[in-house]
Amino acid sequence: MFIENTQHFDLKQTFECGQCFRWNEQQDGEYIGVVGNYVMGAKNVNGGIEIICADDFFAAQYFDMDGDYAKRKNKLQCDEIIVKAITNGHGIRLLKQQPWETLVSFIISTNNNIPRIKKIIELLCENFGDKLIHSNKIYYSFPTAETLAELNVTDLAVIRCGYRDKFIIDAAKKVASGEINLQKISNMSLEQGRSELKKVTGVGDKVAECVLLFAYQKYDAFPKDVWVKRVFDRLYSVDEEDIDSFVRDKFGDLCGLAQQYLFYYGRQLL
DNA sequence: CGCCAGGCGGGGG
DNA sequence: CCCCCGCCTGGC
Repeated sequence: MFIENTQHFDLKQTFECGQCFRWNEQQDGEYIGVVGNYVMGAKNVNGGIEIICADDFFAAQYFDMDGDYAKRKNKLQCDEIIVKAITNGHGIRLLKQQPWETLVSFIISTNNNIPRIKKIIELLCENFGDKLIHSNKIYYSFPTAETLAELNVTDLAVIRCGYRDKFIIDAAKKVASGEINLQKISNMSLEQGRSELKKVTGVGDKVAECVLLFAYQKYDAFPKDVWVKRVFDRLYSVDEEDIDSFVRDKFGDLCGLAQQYLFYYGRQLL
């Protein structure tokens, strides 16, 4: 699949804006990632972007190629700060990620740093995922809830995730048993989805919002991590407890997308 | 060595 | 109800 217009698509910005953990830049500049049971490639060629995937329809969906970013950006341009943030991260696209993988990934992300988050997720996949072969190399899919539900915290010692091990097992058991139905969250309101996800021990507001935004395209979800809090403190002079109502008023039902531009901007600026 | 990193749960006030 | 503390681990 070839994307000619890169006005709203930049690989580095999309993969490194904090929403995903399994895309890695290779020596030659190509990004390789595992999505579902596909090993996908993405690279800049001839002024456009080439996506390599065995299923182009799947890839187009994952990258939200039908999403109208010109329109979305227009709706957000209401002050000079967000305008700068959008200019800075003009090529960010919110990926349509898989709920189970997103849930576990952001459980792992708590009180943790990005290199270590990525390392733990790869160990989880290598130890408990399925082998996938792609151009003579071995990759691993993200393990299913059913697979992880059979494990105990001792089995998870190999991934070195610290105290998060019990949270991962808890999530797996609740999803595999049907106590939590990830499918149903698609049709739930933001509030319902949030409380459903928070049934998992180790899932609080931050993790729940990330899953709702990155896996369910609920663009009114608004994760508040330390960088977002920093942006609202230093650039908007808004106190932490006032952020939710402030962004609701300002950015409406696209506040989650605004969050992504501001997060990426803040990480570089502050 | 101490501190922190894209939070969270539990306990005490 | 709110605040605050400890937490696995690895990197600096």
